[in-house]
Amino acid sequence: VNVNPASGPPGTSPGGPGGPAGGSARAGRKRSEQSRQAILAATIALVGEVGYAGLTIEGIAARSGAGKQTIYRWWPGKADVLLDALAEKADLHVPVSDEGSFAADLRTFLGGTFRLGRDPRVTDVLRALMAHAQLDTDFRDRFRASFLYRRRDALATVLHRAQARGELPASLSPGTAADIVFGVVWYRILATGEPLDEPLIEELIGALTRPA
Amino acid sequence: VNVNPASGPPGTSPGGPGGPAGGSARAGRKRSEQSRQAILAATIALVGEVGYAGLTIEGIAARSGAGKQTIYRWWPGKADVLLDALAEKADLHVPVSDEGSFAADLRTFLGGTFRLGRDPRVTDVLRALMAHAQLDTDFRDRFRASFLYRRRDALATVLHRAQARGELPASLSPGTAADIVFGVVWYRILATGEPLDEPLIEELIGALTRPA
Amino acid sequence: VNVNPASGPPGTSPGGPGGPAGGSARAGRKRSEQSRQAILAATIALVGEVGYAGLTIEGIAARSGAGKQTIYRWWPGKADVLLDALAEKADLHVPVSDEGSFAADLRTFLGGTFRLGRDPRVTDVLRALMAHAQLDTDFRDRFRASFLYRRRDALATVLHRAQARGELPASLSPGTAADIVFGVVWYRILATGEPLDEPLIEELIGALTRPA
Amino acid sequence: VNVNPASGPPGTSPGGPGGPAGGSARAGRKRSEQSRQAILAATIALVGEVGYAGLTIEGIAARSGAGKQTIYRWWPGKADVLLDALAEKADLHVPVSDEGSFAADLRTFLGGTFRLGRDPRVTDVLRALMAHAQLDTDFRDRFRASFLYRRRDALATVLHRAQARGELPASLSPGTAADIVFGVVWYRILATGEPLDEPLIEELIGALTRPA
DNA sequence: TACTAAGCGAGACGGTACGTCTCGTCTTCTC
DNA sequence: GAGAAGACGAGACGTACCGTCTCGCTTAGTA
Repeated sequence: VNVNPASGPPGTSPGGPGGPAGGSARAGRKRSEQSRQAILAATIALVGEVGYAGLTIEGIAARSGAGKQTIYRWWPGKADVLLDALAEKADLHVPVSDEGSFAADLRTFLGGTFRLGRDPRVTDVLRALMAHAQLDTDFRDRFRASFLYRRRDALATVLHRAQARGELPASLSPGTAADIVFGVVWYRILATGEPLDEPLIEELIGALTRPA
Repeated sequence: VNVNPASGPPGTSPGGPGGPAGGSARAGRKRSEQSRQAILAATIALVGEVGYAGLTIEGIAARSGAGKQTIYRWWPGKADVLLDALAEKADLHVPVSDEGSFAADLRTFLGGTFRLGRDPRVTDVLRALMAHAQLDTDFRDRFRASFLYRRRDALATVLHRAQARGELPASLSPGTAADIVFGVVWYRILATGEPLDEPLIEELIGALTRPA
Repeated sequence: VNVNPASGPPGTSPGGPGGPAGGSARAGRKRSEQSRQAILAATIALVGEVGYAGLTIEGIAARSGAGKQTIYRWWPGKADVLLDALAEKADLHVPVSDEGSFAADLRTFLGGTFRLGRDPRVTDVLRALMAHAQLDTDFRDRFRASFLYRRRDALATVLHRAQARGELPASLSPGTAADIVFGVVWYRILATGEPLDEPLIEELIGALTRPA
Repeated sequence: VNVNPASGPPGTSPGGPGGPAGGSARAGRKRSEQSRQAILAATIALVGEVGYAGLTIEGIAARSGAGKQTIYRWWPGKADVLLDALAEKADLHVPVSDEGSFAADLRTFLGGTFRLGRDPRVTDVLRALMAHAQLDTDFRDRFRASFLYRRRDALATVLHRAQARGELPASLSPGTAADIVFGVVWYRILATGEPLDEPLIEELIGALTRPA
């Protein structure tokens, strides 16, 4: 999401602590971390109150006490603000540990994933971001890179380990297995609204595991 | 989509051909089929030129030569116009025939589905409609009823037949099997942009069929 | 000021009551005279409260209950609204009657002119409009045509009559005489703020009249 | 214009060239004459390119290479910068010499005045400054003191000499005579755009001189 | 043959948010 | 401490659409 190199929290700025050495002198006032936090907090609060469709840059500016220009300076639009705000707030990281078997690994991964997927505050935002990604090509790439593919990479670790162990059905590539996992999750969130519950975990494990 | 009872083509209006008998006198000018066609055609043309995000009711009215009121009289918003236009133009029907085995039935179903899913003009519209369904609760219900569940019902026929024959893995319910099929399709369309190709068909058949 | 042909009050619309005969069909909702009046009234009220510099289209819209678009549809900017509002409110017409002698005619004309020029609500607006005319070439032409030259034409009647009677100094052309009259008036309004009082009238008459 | 005591060129700063001696310690970097010149030059250049309405402090800062703060530190607004820039560039001084008769004095004064008034680069700026003086009370006073009344004082010298010689019509006070002269000049510049030519000089002399 | 009730193209209306612009202030770092 | 750089809160700009509301007309029944 960090469209601008200085979008992240302090300490992540490029160039390192070596100072303003080099041709690109760094003059002028620094970005206000206080404003950034206020904007992200206001965004989370507002999206919970009025929903994504009712979320506006003007509203975020008013609520956060920031000027509109400050928002436009650092984010291209409300979807990017929301993506940053979501990353700031919810810990979207799902740790991948080696539990000894593919079934166990997958159960752990899906458990963590479903837990997030059951929180309406999270899924409401994710549905809105996925929707916006369909309407805005540029955002689509940012959303993929900063969220979709990050989750997919986590699962890929598990799947490749399973493949190495021979626990994946021979006819099933890791890529397609990932498509099935995320496909079902997103399809339930976006299309049917069916819950992400325990039985589904076992059904997915059954479908993706090589029969003994 | 036909929110308004008179939304369909002539001949589908309620009351039947028996005439205006009864208490509800039907006077006044009839709906212009010509306008309806012009609006749907303009919508298809415009969405191809400017995309869904750039599609506006004002633009449709201007292009079609209709008044804005005429559009608002028969559709709640641009998504519904587009849904009607898509149904009018593309034949979204995927026939379900009994090919003798689940694998063959599924292969046929997926073949028809993927064929549509490879047409960018169709998928662009579907992505937009799915996106809009995330932002508009009322439209979500209409989209489900008139498109999503209709396709799902078709697959359900195949799946229940497979279950009756014992061709579905014991641990896999027909509902979840449908989630996997549509999940993968929509996930590739919405999230990764990966193509819906022949290998995927075989992988899905492999994952959903009881091992011999 | 009436940039748009339909800008004036009802009854002045072109084409006459003969109906929509001819190529230029007049379809659509008619301009709301009520909105027009509300906008002009709000403009007068606001300019009295916050001054011309503080006058904004947004403020006029908010005060009048009109949409901004409605204002922009009929006027190019706040100066034109104000010019219309001034014409609507203050009777800027100075009648020119034949009093028998140039001195008497001029005394009457200046009496009427000075009376308006002593009203701060009028001069404040005129100063602002003259100022805006210096910054906006298009407005300058409209201001000249709808105000400056209209007043000048009135005085020209008096001056030409005087010239015909031989009451104007031989070396003084009517045009320059008008420049002197309006020049002094505007100079006092714009530059020095000196009052437009009775002694000035007599001094001007003395300077513009052929000595006996 | 020199609102700030240090606004003038070097050497005019208070405290004198004696240095920072005395109780009021004057520490720190001195004002950069280079910046001042760059700002005034950029202002003249910009106003010629984009006009006064398009002139902005930001634009001046960008063009001159100065920071915005530096401009705001020394001038209250763009009008004051422009007033300084005009004084720096154009020699606005009209010398007043005793030619022996009021007619000759006036002819000399008007000749010099009209010469400046025929230069569009000068009149464009003067029109803008006069316009701004109508919108900004504080600037109005500065404009009067540093330009309008300075020119008026010069003419007053001529007029009082004429009055002492008895060359002014008895009914005409020197003040009103000045109003007529400057009124016509400004009126032509601001309102009609008519040129300031030789015939006008003679007409004014005729109107302001006591008939023989 | 009227009368009456929609539907129609046109377009003005009150709203609202957009993204941009400039203001005048403030912080940061360099000279 | 002046100066260049540039982020900041503020708020108006003019535009784009929204969905609603007249308008004057056409088009069908109903009488």
